[in-house]
Amino acid sequence: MSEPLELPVIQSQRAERTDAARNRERILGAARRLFDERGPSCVSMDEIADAAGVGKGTLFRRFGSRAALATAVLSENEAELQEGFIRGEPPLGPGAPPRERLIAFGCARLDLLDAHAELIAAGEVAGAHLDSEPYAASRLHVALLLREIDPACDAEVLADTLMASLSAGLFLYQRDARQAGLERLKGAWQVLVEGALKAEQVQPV
Amino acid sequence: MSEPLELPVIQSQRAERTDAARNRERILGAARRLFDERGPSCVSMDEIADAAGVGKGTLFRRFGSRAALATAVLSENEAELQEGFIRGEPPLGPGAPPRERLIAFGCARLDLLDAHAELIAAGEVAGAHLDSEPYAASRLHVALLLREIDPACDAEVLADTLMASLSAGLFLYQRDARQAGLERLKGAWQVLVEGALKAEQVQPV
DNA sequence: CTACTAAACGGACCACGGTCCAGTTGTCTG
DNA sequence: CAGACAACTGGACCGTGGTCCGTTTAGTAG
Repeated sequence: MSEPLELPVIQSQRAERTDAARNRERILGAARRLFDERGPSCVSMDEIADAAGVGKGTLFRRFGSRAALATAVLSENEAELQEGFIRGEPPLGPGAPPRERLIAFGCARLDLLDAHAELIAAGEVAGAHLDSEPYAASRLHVALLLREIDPACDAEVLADTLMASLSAGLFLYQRDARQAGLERLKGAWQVLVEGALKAEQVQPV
Repeated sequence: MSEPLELPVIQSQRAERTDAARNRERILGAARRLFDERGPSCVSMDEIADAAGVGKGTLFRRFGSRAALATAVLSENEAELQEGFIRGEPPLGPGAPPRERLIAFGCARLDLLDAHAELIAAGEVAGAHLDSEPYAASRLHVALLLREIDPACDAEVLADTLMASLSAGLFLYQRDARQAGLERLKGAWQVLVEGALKAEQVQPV
């Protein structure tokens, strides 16, 4: 029974060691720079580890997977969007009618995709992003707005369903293979949201 | 049972060599069996090649990628769905109003996902499915129905956008992580389609 | 300062998807 | 039947994402 009786309940985790923190910053910096210079699909994890002056094991210990690293690199931009719909000006932020806020949310997300689609797509491998913190925040926001529009609707499922049309994989395809510009995509989102929950329900099939 | 096509279009390519045809069948058979026995994510391409009694090079020469092989294994089921909405009974087939056909299409697709989600997901890696023949057929079908509902709408983009909510990755997540049953998903699809193009348009933002 | 321990480290290692190419084989032509 | 050639073949090979584990080090207690 060499167990110390500290009961460190409050301090859930021990603080990050200083060398660990330093390496985390190095990795994020190197990844951001390389992704930006050559595009995410042309940078391997080995290269990032080398550029950061860190072993591969360290890289994966910190971030777990390539997709998670991409998400972490993007977290700054995601946080900005999040800030916008939580505390920003209407119509994105509080104050506007929920339907307008929902449209504004989609447009903001599409702007983010327009700027960082490849990187966001790198985080969408095998549905990994669906478990990420930024996705959860967006989904919650969308679900709350939907519930505000119609308290009786299945907001949870509808939120995921709507968010699927804002995925980076789809965006890249529509932009590159189908030559659809940002404005058309925003238009489609608007049509979708304008209609959702507006029609009288029919019997389930 | 892929019966020989009666009209060999223009015979643009030399006919498939008999040994090549035999190997193709062997590969498809082995892949179908292994995927079915252990789940697609637990079967490597090496194993499929071995089980088919074929070299790895042959496997990739035939099918190009793991995603394409998964799609090929599914082609029979996809063709069935396709047959259903082209020549089947209403409301899926011709005869019903376009909106009802669209709802029926989504439900049929969700039934297909319910039966083969893992396999379909294996074909959705890196947006590969968006270039596949079955996807193109479905997208065309959806776009035609949308145009029928509203000739002025942006049917192309809306079709891709709507189809995104029927992706296998999303289905698996909603089913496994969110515990959403088939009926709820069908309900969300219905809400989406009921509303689309019904609301009066507002000014683009 | 020394002793101790949990955490962090890094690079060898692994399995996988995918490529390459030298050799083989089916098919067509004369 | 022989000769020629395109198509097919298989397995060695490669780079990648991800894991493992023996070693090092930051932080702490005495």
